[in-house]
Amino acid sequence: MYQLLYDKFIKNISISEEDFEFCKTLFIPKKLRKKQFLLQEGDVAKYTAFVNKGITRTFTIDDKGIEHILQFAVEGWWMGDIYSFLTDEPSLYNMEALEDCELLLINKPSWDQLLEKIPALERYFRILVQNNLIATQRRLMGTMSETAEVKYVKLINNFSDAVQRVPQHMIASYLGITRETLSRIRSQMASRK
Amino acid sequence: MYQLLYDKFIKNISISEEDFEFCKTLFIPKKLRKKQFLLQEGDVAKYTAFVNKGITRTFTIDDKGIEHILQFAVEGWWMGDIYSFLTDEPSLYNMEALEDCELLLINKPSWDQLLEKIPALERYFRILVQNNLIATQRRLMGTMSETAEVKYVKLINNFSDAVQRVPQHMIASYLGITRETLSRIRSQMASRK
DNA sequence: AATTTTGTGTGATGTATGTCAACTTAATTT
DNA sequence: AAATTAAGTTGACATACATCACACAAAATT
Repeated sequence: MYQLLYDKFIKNISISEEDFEFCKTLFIPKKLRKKQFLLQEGDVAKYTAFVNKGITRTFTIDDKGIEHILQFAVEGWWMGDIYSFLTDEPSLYNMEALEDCELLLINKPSWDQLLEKIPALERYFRILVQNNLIATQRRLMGTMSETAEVKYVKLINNFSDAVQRVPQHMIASYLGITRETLSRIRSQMASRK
Repeated sequence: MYQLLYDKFIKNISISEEDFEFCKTLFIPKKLRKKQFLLQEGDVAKYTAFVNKGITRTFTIDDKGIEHILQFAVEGWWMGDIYSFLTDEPSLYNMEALEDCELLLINKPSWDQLLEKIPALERYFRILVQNNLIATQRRLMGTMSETAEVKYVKLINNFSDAVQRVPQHMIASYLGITRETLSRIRSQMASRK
């Protein structure tokens, strides 16, 4: 249950077995069935979640009712709305399981305790957030400069796992295009050999 | 020279005078004249910079030669390509002064030393990166769901300082639209009262 | 103050992608 | 396995924004 989390930690920092034992006590295992929500827009994000199994999406719904996917999270990834989690403000995001999932949840008090007790995790989370920032910045710049097709091809190359496990209209929604456009792009690509 | 940096630190963490004195020794003051570059695409980002005075932009140039602005940095902000800085890989970004600037530079060895000597800064930088991530995620979602005009209005509201100090075609380039489009949006807005 | 460079505004026209709608196929649920 | 619901495809048409072209204004440089 906690193996994957442990692996992820030690990839970036060193942590004693004892500390990790303590760490375990702070996480709440939680199963989510496909289509269940962990968070809905307007709610405060009580938890930040580590995805141990399954795949989730974080998304917003705009004025026209169109969904926009911020992130997919597969095994070994974190999912959460840091802003809402830290400030107790209502979240702008929805989080939903796209397959049956096993999550490890941590709430704010435990989170604070964790960082206080194991300061090395401060570093772990900085690195995590940093990598996320780097990726998000690239995605943003790509959004501004690339055609829909290029974005799609890059997504396949960087994240084929999620692309294969998730319905196409959600890929479209992640790319910021419509399902129709993605469908057409795919058929063009296929016909071009 | 270091007052602003100090203020920024103590907004988020506590740091002793002694530690800050040490900290000072690691930063290299650097003046940049308007239009000078701190970094060009393809170079390795040797430094991360704190903007003490002036305003800078970080941008990419795409295949068609069009510039896309990732970030403006005004007084009190950080500027840098974390990825290139940490990995020594060549940067995708260009960084340029838009006014005469005073920067405080720090290189990788000093950076490592700094975090080792003053672990509380680990926290400072985590918070910094976190806030940046939150803002970048919002911008990304906005890119996907908002019209050019809405993006522009929000930018004015959130970042009027930069909007006023920077030529309009750069605002357009930050918003991911052409200068012509921004010009038209502005004239429509003006005519609507 | 003359000249060059940089920035802005506006019309005519083009295009990638969106929208609407109908149909097909696949996956869930009963 | 029938019925429902969700997902994907394809065509006709619409639209926000880009592109091109040029005029004009402001700022920087000589």
